[in-house]
This record gives sequence, structure tokens and C-alpha cells, in this order.
Amino acid sequence: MNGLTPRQQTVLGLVVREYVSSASPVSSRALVGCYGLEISTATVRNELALLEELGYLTHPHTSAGRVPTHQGYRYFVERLLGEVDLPLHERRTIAHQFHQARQDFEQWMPLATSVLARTARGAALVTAPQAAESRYKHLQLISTQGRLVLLILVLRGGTVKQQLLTLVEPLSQEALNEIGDRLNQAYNGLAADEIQARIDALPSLEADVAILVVDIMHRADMHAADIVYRDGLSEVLQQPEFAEGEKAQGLVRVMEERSFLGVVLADALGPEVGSVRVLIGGEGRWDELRACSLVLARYGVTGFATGALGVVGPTRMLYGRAISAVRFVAGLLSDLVYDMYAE
Amino acid sequence: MNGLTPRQQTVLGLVVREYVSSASPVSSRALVGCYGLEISTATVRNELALLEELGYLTHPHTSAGRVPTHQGYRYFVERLLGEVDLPLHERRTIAHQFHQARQDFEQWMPLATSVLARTARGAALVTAPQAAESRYKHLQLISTQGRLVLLILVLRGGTVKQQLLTLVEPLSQEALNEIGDRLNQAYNGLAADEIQARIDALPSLEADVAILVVDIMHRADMHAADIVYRDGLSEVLQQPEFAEGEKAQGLVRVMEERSFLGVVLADALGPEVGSVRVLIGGEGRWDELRACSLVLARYGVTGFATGALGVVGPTRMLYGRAISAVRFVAGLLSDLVYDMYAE
DNA sequence: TTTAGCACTCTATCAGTGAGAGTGCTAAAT
DNA sequence: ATTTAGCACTCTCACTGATAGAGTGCTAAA
Repeated sequence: MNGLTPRQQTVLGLVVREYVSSASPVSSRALVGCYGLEISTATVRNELALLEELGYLTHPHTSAGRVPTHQGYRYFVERLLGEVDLPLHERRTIAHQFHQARQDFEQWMPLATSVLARTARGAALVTAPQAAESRYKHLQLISTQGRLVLLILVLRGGTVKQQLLTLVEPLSQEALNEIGDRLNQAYNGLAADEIQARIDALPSLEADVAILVVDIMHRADMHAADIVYRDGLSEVLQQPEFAEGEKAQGLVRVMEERSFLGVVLADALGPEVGSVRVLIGGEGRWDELRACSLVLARYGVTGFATGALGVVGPTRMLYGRAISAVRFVAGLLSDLVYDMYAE
Repeated sequence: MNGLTPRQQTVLGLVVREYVSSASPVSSRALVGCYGLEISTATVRNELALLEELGYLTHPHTSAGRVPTHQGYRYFVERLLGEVDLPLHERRTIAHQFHQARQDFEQWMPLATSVLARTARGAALVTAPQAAESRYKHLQLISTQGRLVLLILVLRGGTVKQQLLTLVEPLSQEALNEIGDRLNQAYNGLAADEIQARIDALPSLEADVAILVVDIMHRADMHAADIVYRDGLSEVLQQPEFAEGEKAQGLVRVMEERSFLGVVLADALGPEVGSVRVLIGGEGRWDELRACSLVLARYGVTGFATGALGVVGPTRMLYGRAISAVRFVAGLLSDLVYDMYAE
């Protein structure tokens, strides 16, 4: 049912582009005037009327120009946009920034978020990579004062978890090291459930620590996706669709509500690393997102660790930039994750 | 120059309270009607006119009620508010939440931020505690694949830093452990500069690691305050003063701009843990904050580690709640920091 | 010193008006 | 059959009075 003639496609494409850049309804005159079409405004009007009948465009009121519908944006993104890529110099700059931060682990997520926001000109969201299943790598117990011990658990993939632990009675750092060494030998590479199954064989103190470790690993499996990095919100609020405070507030609430974002990301993306997905106007499922579009992708290595990233903007968004930026940053993050998991 | 009569103080206090709760200019009638003053509206009007002349109140236009000026809020906060505390049941609930998360290190900051936002009914900001000077506690090198090594550095106070490290040639985990052990023995409790001074004595591989450690510690000293936790922004945007998108955007931009927040916090608070500070309307120094008030405090243990926390709201803010919430949460965080540094 | 009364001022709101923008339709031209 | 010119029609937007209401400031009396 690709019933659109080439000329209709051209017109639809131009309407979308013009509306995206001007933010006000597009008239037949503007199309002919600015884009040098070889047809008259009346002909354009006929085409516009037809595109409206087919559901790709709409009308705020009788004497206003046309505005793309969600369906119109969808058609634009899927059939008219083609394959887009960031210009080489931008890719270079970004790759360079990531290269600089390559060793500095803790910078990865904030950097990715900030780069994504500025490149895609929208609000960026990035979740930390979450392992499919946490695997034990290394444990270190560090005595602080008296009975208080700092437990540092390193998981495969480089995730580090910290936890406090209160002993029944104080132990020397040497004794703590011994406990750590024994657990490290016994548990290297195991998943939480496998550790759980081996706890009985341990003396009580080690068993207590192991129980805590299992607990931490379970929590890591459950809640890693809760950590959402955000940036570029003010960029989006500049857009005229958020000029009314109420709309602005709606967007901010969506961006602040962790659980909601988690659901949307999981639902829209599924568990596997794949291509970029575009969610326009909430797709009928999320009413809070009616005025917004999301460009999302899952990054990482399927089966080892993945995270999600995306750009939020008004439906009137620079889809080409957003899609290429998301794809590019997802690729960079996937490489980093790959490096951390390859063994 | 506390030239205000008791009755003027009462009137000023009522105007502030009423304006804070109603968000619209306060008329003489509203004051007499709702608060049961034993004087007539005309008398109140005389007092209002005087308070306006003294600079505590202002007038949007001739036939509107009175609105507090920054000076009016200042007087209210300093002389009329008195010592306020959160109700016992709220303090209990919050203390309970912190107690639950006591062991779970990584939850502290997000929890504090979220609690602060909800309790103070404003946008909350919390910076991670930053040590006055980082001190070495423990190093662990973990081999991942080939020449890639994960370096985990624990600093006194429980801060954990991660970094990747690429070796010239692969080393076994045992060899890495030995390096770690040697550095741990040599450097326990030292500051970055002291380590720097002792590097020459080391064989080259260890020296390389030590240089990296010094670098990480320096970075930790410089940039810990950059990590700002935020929550409750949407709460504030609900307020009518941010109904226009432009104002909302201004606030969001302020909250997103890390560097700006850092400057304000540092400038308004100074380096020492102390009492709660109230910054009204930017105090003439920060134009971006003209419509906002901040309630700030530094928490932690002076000389060991401190961080800042605060609440942002419109100048028309619940100062009593905000001040008591900030004080209470600062106290709880200080206790946690104290536990981590006491040795 | 306080208060009642009243004139005055300013805002917010509503209806009405005219200009402008842009369409939809019709009839002529290609 | 398609395209185009022309024109009537519709709707918004910005401006204009006009009006009601809120709240003050002032004056004169209590």
C-alpha cells in the first residue's frame, strides 16, 4: 500500500522538513517559494489535500498550513529519510572525545550522554550497561574502623559494587584478606545462583560474606537499569512546543521518573542489541509522550551486557541527526562494552 | 535598625505566609479576614504602606495586593521564622529510610536527594562528599583480557575509583596481586603528593601504576564536587512562577549546568560545615537565580570530607520546611560521613 | 491612633472589528 | 486528464473599547 506517487512523496518530505525547521504550519506558497517546485500552489494544495485525506498531514484550522501527523512522520522516517550519517568531522570529534576518556571508566556514561544531547540536539538518556547475569570476579574486604568493613565487589565487565558490613567482632586486615582470597578462589566467574548453591560448605563468617555477595549480585541484576544518565533537557525546553509551562512540566516529569523510562526503554527495545528504533508520539501506548518522539537503541553485546540510550525531542525533531547520532554513539559504547567483556 | 513594631512584624509575617500559600498578591482584606486580626483593613493598609516604604513589600500595580520583596523574605527568614523543625513523624520516617540504606553505600546520595526534594517540596541538589585531601587506602589490579587491566583504587572515606590500564605485555593475576600488595604496603594512608615524592624508589612497572594512582587522586581532589545529584525539578516547575516556558527553561538550565552550581555552592557556603544558609533571589550576584531561592548547607566533617546539599525553589518558597529539611538531611549525611572517616 | 467611607486606578475579561493568511472550489487553460 | 488562475470563504490574531471588580490611598470623623 505504498500508494504515494513520487510527487506526493516529495511534497510530504518537504512539508516535514519545512515544519521541522520553521515550527509553524506549512503553506502551499511556502513550499513552492522556498523549494523551487515546478508546480503551482494550486497543484500543491491538491496534493496536500490528498495527503491529508490519507492521514499523513493535518490542519490546525481552516486557514492554516499543513502539519505532519504521527503517521506522516513515520512515513518520512521509514521511506523518505534514507540512510543518514553524521558528517565526518563530527564523527571524528566524537570519536576523539571517547578516545580521550577511554581509560577513565567513570566518564563513559556522562560523556556519552552529553555528546548525544549536543549532537542530536535533544535530551539524551543513557542507561548503564547491565550484565545479562552478574558474574563474580573479585572481592576485597577493607577494614575501616572497629567492626565496620568496606566490601568491594568487582563483577565481570568491570562493574564495581560497594557495601558496608558490620562484623560481630573486629578483625585484622590480614584476616579480612584471607577471607577475600578464599572466596575469590572459590567463586571466580560464578553467577549468583551458583554461589548460593555452594554457601553451605563454608565456615560461618565466610558464609555471611557470601550471602551478602549473592544479595549484591541479585540487586545488580535487578536494578542496574535504574541508573539513567540525562542531559540536554534545557535544549528541548527551548522548542516552542514546550513554551507553555504545563507541557514543559510534563516532559520534565517524564524525564525524572525513572520507572517510567525503564518501562518504555524495555518495551520499545527488547533485550537484544539491534538497530535504532524511532518512537513517534508515544505510539498510542504512552500518553505522556504524545508530544514527543524518542529515538532509541540498545548498545552493548547481546548475552553479556547491554544498555539503552536514546534521544527525546518534540515530534517535530531532526530525525536524521538524532538517528545517526544514536547509532554512532551506540556503536562507540558497544565497542567499549565489548572490550570489557572480551576474555 | 530593627525599626519594625510588633504589629508590623505580625503583618509582614502574615503577608509572607499568605503569599507563599496563595501565590497571589495579598490584600488588606484577606489579612484581616483569614487571620482574625483585631484591626480594620484601613489600619492594615497603613501598615502595609509603611512596610512598602521601608522596602519589605511591593506592589505589582496600584490596585493589587502586596508581595514581599527579597528584603521582606530575608527579614522573615531571619527574624520571624524562629527555630523550626520537621514534625517528629517525618523525622522518624526519613531516619528509617536512611537506616535501611545504611549499608548500601551507592544509595546514599540518590536517597538523600529524593528525600530532600519531597520533604522540602522543592528541587534538591546534593553533591558527593569530597575529601579535603584524598588519601590512599587500597589498590587492586584485576586482569581482564590480555594487556587490559582494571585498576580499582579505594581512598580513605570509602571513595572507589576505577580506571583501565593497558600493559606493555600481559601479566598474570598473581603478578598483578604482588604489585598491588607492594604498593598497598608502601602507600597506606598517604596523600597524592607524598606518593609522588616516593615514586623514584620503585621499579618501573610499579612506578607506572603509582603515577596513575597519583593522577587519579589528583582528579578525585579536583572533580568530586562535579557530581551533582538532582531530584524534584518537576515539583518546582508546577509552581505558577514557572508557568511561562521561558522561566521554566531558565530554571532547568541552571539546574543542568554543573559548573554554575559548583560556583554558587562554593561561593555561598565556604569550605566549612556549618549552619543552613538561605540565598534569596540570587542576592544580586546571580542574575539567573533572580526568581529563585536556595536553602543550602555543607555537610560532612570539616577537614576530612564535606559535600553540599540544598533545595531550590521560587522565592515564594516554604522556607520553614526547606530549612528544617536541609538541616535534618545534612545531619544524617554528616553522620554517615563521620562513620566512614572515623578511624 | 484608629476607622469608615469614598474616589481613584489598574487589571482582567469580553465582545467586536478588521487585516491577513491560507485554504477549497470552480472554471478556464494546457 | 491535469494543471492553473481566480476568488469566495474561514479562521486566527491583534487591536479596541467598554465594563466589572479588586484594592488602594486619602480624608474626615470617632
